[in-house]
Amino acid sequence: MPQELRTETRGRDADRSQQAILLAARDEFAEHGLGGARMDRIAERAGSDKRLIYYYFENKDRLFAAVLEETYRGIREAEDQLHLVDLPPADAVRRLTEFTWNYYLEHPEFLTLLNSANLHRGRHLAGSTRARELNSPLIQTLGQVLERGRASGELRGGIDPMQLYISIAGLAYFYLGNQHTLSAIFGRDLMTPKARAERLSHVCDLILGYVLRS
Amino acid sequence: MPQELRTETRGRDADRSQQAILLAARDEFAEHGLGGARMDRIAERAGSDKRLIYYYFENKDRLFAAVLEETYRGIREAEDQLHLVDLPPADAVRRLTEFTWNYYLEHPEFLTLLNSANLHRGRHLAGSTRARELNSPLIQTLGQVLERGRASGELRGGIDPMQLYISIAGLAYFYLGNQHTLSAIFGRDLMTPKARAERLSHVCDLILGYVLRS
DNA sequence: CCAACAATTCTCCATATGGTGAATTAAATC
DNA sequence: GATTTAATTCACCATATGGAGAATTGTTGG
Repeated sequence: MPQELRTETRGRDADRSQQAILLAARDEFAEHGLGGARMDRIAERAGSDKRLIYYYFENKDRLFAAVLEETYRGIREAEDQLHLVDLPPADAVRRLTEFTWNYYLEHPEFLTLLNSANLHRGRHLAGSTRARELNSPLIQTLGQVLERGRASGELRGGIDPMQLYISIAGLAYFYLGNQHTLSAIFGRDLMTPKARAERLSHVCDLILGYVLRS
Repeated sequence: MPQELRTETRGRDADRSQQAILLAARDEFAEHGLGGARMDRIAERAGSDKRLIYYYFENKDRLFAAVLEETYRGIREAEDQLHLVDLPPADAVRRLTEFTWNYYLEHPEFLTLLNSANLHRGRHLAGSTRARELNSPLIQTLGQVLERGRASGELRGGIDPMQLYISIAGLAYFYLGNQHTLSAIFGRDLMTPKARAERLSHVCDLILGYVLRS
């Protein structure tokens, strides 16, 4: 059998096993948090033996770290597809805002994994991942966009790209990540299509109103 | 011994025991999440026997629900002290923003408990607490403030108080709750006094820029 | 075809975990 | 001072849990 088709083989495949474990672990950690996740359940979800997890990932904490790394890689990859530099400044900011909202919406596991990582004080980031490797080039790009907008007069000056990025993220994150609590507090479902559209609209108003020169 | 001084008694006191357990549980849940919290550790922290926890709170989930209730009560109480109606509309919005920031800063357990509550899909809110009891009167007040501002021309019209409230909360929450991850991503400590002041300043700019007529 | 090695499975374990029955002790009531 | 009741402690358990030793099986290079 040609090597190129080895992927189709249902036999032994270290990469495939690792990937299956990683995916299963991601779901389990996202659903129950680090403390609530069960190694047995991850093995079951991955359809592989529990011992294999320890063979490839050593222990629960390192597995969680690997999941985090993979998760960050995922959003970085998606961010790289944005091509903000090709857009007029205001459009770029709107695009980033809508992208962030939609990414969180489509990847709810991202939100809870981030929560878990922070509950444990970022302990799992230090070990496997070099700090700066996480540093997304998006901030650089956003900085260029803002500068270009300032120069052309389209955007106001003096905007810190990091603050703006955190704000865009936070406005989506809080609503989506705390939907259950917020729905209970406000006595209505905040995840209906209408409610979601209203929220995104509000966030865009807030952010674009801020960056646009007044 | 007069009844009024019974609080000083080091003997048996059901209320004091319950309170001690509740506080210990709050810290434990905030530190480790629901899944990572240990009943034995809560008992130890509370300085009481583990059996007493089950005597008063039945099981882990109900204890967590009780902690959540207490937590919400805490922030509601603080919000009630704001007296936003007594202030000029723009001042009221700024005050709410600064209050929210400072409350999260001084009550980091609030953030992680909220995370845990949502990780478990708000399951713990339904049981013990009537949904609407959580509904803070703050939204009503904020609505009045916004309407007053609109009428006087000081603020723009058409602002949804719920959206605004969620935005104010989210802008503080994301930064403070994800400080470890964010500090790692951006390669610098976001919790220095300077960094914190800059963030609060940015949040106020964003929010006040939005509500003020342009 | 075979040795060598990596991938996988099987079995097992020390300990931690949420939870409980029953005894005990301090207050309140009579 | 006896009795009752509520608060607290003690001893205990079935099971779940993260983890590891050792055997086994498939694959691959010689």
